[in-house]
Amino acid sequence: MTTRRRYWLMKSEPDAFSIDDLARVGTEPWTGVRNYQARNFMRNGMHVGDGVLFYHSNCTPPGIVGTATVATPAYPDPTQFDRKSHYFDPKATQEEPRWFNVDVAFERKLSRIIPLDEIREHRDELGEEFELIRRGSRLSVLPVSAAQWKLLLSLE
DNA sequence: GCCAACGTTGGC
DNA sequence: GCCAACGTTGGC
Repeated sequence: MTTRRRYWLMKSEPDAFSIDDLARVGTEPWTGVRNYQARNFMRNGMHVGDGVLFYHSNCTPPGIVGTATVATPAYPDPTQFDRKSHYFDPKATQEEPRWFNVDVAFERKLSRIIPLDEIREHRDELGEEFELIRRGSRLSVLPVSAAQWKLLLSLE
């Protein structure tokens, strides 16, 4: 049985890790996600080869800046066990890890940023339920439909 | 199980 | 830097 390729959007603050950083390193473990919904998307939804829209948040302007692919299945985020890490979680154990991450591989940098305010102009086509532009939504990992993927990249 | 307090996210 | 929106924690 084959599963159709899925699509995702992943946010990163460029001050911490930008699309240029990903281009440089090639592949990056997407550690540090500490939100259950985002974790569940990575752990339960992602498969190797899925498409990722790389989004810059908390910057001017915020928007989609590149594409990547899911490079590994989800595995326990090692930073949850590291006492020295900012992401250390004292309630996580090796037997029962709380947090998971995938590795993300650089695909390409867009020729221009697709800014959030421009994405909002297409709310009608993207749908009310699109998490990126839902009021108050702060999800850092979210699903994108094939139609949304196509539309968003057509804006480039 | 409720909910106040607190911490975080992320646009502006 | 501000702050609205949201998620989590922990006392009760």
